[in-house]
Amino acid sequence: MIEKTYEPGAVEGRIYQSWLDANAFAAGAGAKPGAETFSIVIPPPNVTGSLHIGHALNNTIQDILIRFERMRGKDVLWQPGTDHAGIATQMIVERRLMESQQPSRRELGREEFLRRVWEWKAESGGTIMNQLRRLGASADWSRERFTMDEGLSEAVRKVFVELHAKGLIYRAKRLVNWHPGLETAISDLEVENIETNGKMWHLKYPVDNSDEYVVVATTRPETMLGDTAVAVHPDDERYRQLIGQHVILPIVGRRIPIVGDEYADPELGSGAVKITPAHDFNDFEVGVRHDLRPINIFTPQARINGYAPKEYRGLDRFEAREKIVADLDAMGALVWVEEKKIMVPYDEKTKQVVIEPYLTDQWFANAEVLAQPALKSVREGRTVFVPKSYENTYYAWMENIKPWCISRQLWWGHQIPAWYGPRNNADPDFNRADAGPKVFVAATEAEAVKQAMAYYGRAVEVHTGGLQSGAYLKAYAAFETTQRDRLTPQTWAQIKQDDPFAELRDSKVPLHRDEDVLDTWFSSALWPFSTLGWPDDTPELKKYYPTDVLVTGFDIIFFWVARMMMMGLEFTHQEPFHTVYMHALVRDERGQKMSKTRGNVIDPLGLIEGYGADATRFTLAAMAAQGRDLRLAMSRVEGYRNFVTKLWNAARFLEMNECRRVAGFDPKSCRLPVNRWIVGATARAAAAVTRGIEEYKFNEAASAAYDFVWGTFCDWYVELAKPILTGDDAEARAETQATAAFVLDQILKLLHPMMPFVTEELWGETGKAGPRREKLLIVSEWPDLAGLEDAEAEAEMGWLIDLVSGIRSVRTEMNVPAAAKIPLQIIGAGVETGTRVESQLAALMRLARLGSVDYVSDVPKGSAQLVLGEATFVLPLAGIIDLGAERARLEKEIGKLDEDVEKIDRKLGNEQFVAKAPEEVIEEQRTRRAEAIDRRERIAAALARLS
RNA sequence: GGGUGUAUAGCUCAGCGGGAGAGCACUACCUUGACAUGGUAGGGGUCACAGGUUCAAUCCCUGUUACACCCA
Repeated sequence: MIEKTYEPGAVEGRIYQSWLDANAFAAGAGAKPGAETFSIVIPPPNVTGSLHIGHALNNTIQDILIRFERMRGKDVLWQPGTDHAGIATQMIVERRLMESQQPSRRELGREEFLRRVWEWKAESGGTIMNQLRRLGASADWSRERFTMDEGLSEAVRKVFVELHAKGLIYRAKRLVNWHPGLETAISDLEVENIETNGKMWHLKYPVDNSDEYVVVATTRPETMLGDTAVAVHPDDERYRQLIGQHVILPIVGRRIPIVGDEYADPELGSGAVKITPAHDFNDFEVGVRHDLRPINIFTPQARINGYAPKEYRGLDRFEAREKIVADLDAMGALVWVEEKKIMVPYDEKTKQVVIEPYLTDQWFANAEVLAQPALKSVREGRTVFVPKSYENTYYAWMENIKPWCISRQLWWGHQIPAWYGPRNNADPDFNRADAGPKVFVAATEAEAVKQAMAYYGRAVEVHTGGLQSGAYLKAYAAFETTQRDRLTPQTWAQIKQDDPFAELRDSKVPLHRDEDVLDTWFSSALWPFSTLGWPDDTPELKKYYPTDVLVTGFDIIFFWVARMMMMGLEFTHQEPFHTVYMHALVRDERGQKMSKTRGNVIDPLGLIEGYGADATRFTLAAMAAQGRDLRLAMSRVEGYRNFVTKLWNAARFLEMNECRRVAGFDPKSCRLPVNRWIVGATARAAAAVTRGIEEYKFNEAASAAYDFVWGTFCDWYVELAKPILTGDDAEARAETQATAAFVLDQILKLLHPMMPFVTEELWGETGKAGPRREKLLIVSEWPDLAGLEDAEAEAEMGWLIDLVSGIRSVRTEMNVPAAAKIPLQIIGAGVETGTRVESQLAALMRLARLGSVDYVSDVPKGSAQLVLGEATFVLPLAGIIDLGAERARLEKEIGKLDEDVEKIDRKLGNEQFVAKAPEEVIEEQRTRRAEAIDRRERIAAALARLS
């Protein structure tokens, strides 16, 4: 017995377990022998994250595709896993340490801190995967991967080493986006420029040996401590004669040149700009062009460092700004302050910390080279984006791609496989101050040691965890710090003079591993093949790579999609996927981005609890129209919850009426028009749902299923079947019972990808009667019903529906009580109408609530009349109906028909139209005109009969 | 500043070169043996604005306005 109400909370867990027990998610489950493969890799969520509505949408779509293809018999793999999410995870654990008043990260030290992170991962890393299970995700959990798994780490090291060997990864001292809170470099993409009310300070810089001064304008006066020049436009008449002269930097007293550079915009500010190469990206370029040495005035925490005058040292950059402005003002160097909207770079995550351009040694990937094949793939259509417009976004970014800073000054992540040692005296770069230490890049420490031994010609020793001990390390410590940019040319000169390595001759050469880790996206970029076992040539890799579709949000098109393309092509020479389906952002009802601070976050787990996973999934699918953000309205969720209920009750009705599946039932064998019709309609719905999913138009698939199930099956078929099911014709009843059961089976299949739980539950319930079910719904076959359409039955049922709707409409308009059974008289019926009335009599009487049906030749006065086909249907309601209202109703319809005819006549009267429009369009218009005129005549006749 | 997208019923959104659609909300009626999380009927729209292309434009093109997003 199907329970009276469907309770998702009670059913979902049990159904999910039954899938697990049946091993239905395993790669290849339910596949036909030799089947085509279909694989998707999950965009790995942050391991410590929890499910938000974006994940819910993303994974619902993937699960729909996976379940659909699995049912179509393909050999399916949905590869799940999580990402270690370097910065985010490290921050969470640090915050937890702080909140529980434990020692800080630095106090714990690297090893202990990492142990804590792994602990936290073990504790909470399963959360999001479990939440995906609640959603119904049918991923192959036995193959779950984590970006820091040993295998994936091996892939990362191999990629790093090989790209380094090819010169596509290199170390360089560059300005990077520096996060002073986290004390790490971050990528351009993690910076968000936010318009802020700022100020432009106009400062006077006195010209050396002159009474003149130059006014420079800056939004960041504190950086003047690091100024190394003033730039003016070479064509600017006001300043041209000053180029080559010097100014004396106020406060600092440094004598810096005035250079001519086109970067200075004569229109902007005073036309002269201060140049601070160490603290501004544009200034850095100017510095390169004019050979200006950058002067870094900040510590990694963005406090003023030792290169600035004493009284500023240790000040935070914003405190320093105030003090400098005040001091400049006091000495008369502040000309005026302008209020101005300025773009301030914030960290994209918290939008709290101002990002600092900062000069450091970092590892970079040559993205420009890697991007070329990735661009070509999309240009040549080997990978397509859906919607296609995202290809332009991809091109725009890839064509102007910048070097990718891949190192992060964090602890949680893939430690960079590079070992540093002192430069050998024989090294040609030994005397180059900017050469830095000798680097050995290798996949393993043993390999690095081997390389180092070959370089030094003697034994080496690897030191980890910093270099705090050992006498000989004193000297080496200087090298260690080079990667932190603490080494000044002066100290370097001193070190060389001291020849610290002299005392090391008889000892082992110390090697020290790079302390930094790789950008999280470096390992994510390998995800489609690293999860399948690469670099080993595993059977999974052979079988499931390249994957089919990548389902993701457009916000990570640069972070992730582009980089997977680059790495996939570089290392497997294949596109990692042939299609990239980009879904939109989920917003709230008012179109606002969901955010914790706005307090408008819709928790998908809350939706699942409140409405069930199926309603939640169906809502997301129904709203996932391509290329448009989706605003999640709760009323929609509620509506689809009702849809689940509707389906449930329809199944209950069938069960109560003993609509059992019949072994070997052939839908083609149906005799009754109503059954032939519903079978055909099912076939059309199946085709529409199939097409919708195939074309990634999930909203179309959802609405096709919804309309069919509710609008056709429940609203009409079930109602039409009622008189048959309770009637005396045993044969008709049996056929209808079997057909209804068959159609419900198809419905369950069609809805399954979108609503897996309730459909599987009903599949089980309906399996209790009739022939034994061989399989769970999840691995059953997708409907292929082509060829079941029946035009004749469709016409007949269409006619019946029109007639019933027409009568109901008249009843309501004439205020006939709903319970009243009224007589129907038919006038002018031909053979077709006669046959149809006979065939559909029971249904007609029941649905239109008729007491009798007769053929007549005269119409009683005061009747309501309805024109359908060649016949007119009369409701003799003299005394009940309002004649005036009925006249108005008929006149209104005539008016509308007249309008239509007039419109069509205008068209047909247009020579151009007749000459140029396609024949079928003209023919259609003619048919419509004839029909309208015919109908108008009958209604006019009815009107005449009225009184 | 450059780019992309969106403007259709009160709301949330489909759709589309040839007869304006759904859900919700609203109105009226209905506890009709699956379902009131329901049924029946109904009201409601110059398809943002201005041009253009076309026999024909809500749909294609151009511009304007508004909003959203991306990049600098």
